[in-house]
Amino acid sequence: MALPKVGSIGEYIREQRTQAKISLRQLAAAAGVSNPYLSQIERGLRKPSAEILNQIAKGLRISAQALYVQAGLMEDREPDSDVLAAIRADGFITERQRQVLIDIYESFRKENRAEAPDENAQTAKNAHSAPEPRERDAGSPPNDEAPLPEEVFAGFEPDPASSVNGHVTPETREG
Amino acid sequence: MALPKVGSIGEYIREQRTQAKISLRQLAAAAGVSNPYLSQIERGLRKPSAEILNQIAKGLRISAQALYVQAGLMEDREPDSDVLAAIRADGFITERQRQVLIDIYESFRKENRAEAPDENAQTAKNAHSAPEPRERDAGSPPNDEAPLPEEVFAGFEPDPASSVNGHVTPETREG
DNA sequence: CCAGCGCGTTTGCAACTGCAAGCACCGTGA
DNA sequence: TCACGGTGCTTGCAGTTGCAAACGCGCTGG
Repeated sequence: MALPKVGSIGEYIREQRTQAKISLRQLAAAAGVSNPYLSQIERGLRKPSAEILNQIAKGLRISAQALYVQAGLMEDREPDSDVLAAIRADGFITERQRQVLIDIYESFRKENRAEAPDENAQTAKNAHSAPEPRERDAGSPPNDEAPLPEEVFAGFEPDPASSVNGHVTPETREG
Repeated sequence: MALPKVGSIGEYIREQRTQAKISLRQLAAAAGVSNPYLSQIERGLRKPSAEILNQIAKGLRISAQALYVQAGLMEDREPDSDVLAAIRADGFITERQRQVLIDIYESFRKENRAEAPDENAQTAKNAHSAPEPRERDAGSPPNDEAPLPEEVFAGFEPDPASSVNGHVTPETREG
């Protein structure tokens, strides 16, 4: 239980790297980490910190969120349907364009599956360790097993986007 | 400005905690970390790993993403089109495929704008970050069939660290 | 007065991250 | 043949995380 998903994240990184056709040293340089450390990360011998993960994500040109989810550091909705859902929900494109995008995306996915049949890392997203429904973002408090008093949530906005969005200094909140 | 974000994240956590009106020990217990460590984190003396951050986020009932962004471990989720965000965040496609999708999507958008420029002010979340005006033509999107414009692949080079985005770690380790 | 309980903080240490240096291997070319 | 550059991997070590134990402080109350 100490570090079971480490291998998963390592495989995932290696897979992304090989897909990008860059060497370990190249990615290490791009990410700003040392090559031996990246090697150890990819083989699951080390558990990279978030900072390193972030750098690797940058080096791989993928979102840090993807890596965090892979590393089990973030319970995110399925990144699979993310693109498809976004495409379907988009209101700026026509039906035909929508279908084209969906086709392209799915063919990309299929293509990758064909080239790298070791796509088990793809399903590693089911590594949810928390059985709770991820309905936390809704306005209503979860209230299921909260060790916090309910009145806590009275003036407590579970909407971090408002404060996070502009990199607001925490002190400015207290008028 | 070596590691000021640590203090920032600490203050942020403390603020969230005091707003929730829970004690340091309570949050520590809820988050599953030790109280002294949480104390040090809040005062900026320690830089918590992503795992700890995730735990703290759970204890605070805020999204881990908020903490990651605060900690500078994650670029703020771009509020531009959901489709672009989803494509950028997708970890199951290669960088080239990602660029292709983005190009196609943007060319669709451009195409639609040319035909119906009034559609611009339709939604609130418009693309705020278009750092690179994708001048590459790609104007002929894949029509009805065979939606895989391979000519789009031609000019793409997996060149990491060329123009990822600003906001990299301030410290350069080329000592 | 001291006992007990809560708060946040300090201290010392095991365990770990992350790196510099170096290793073993493979392909190229003089 | 050896030198050169490329790949990834192994090895010590400094610096750090994260925790258990203990501390100082304020409060309640016998």
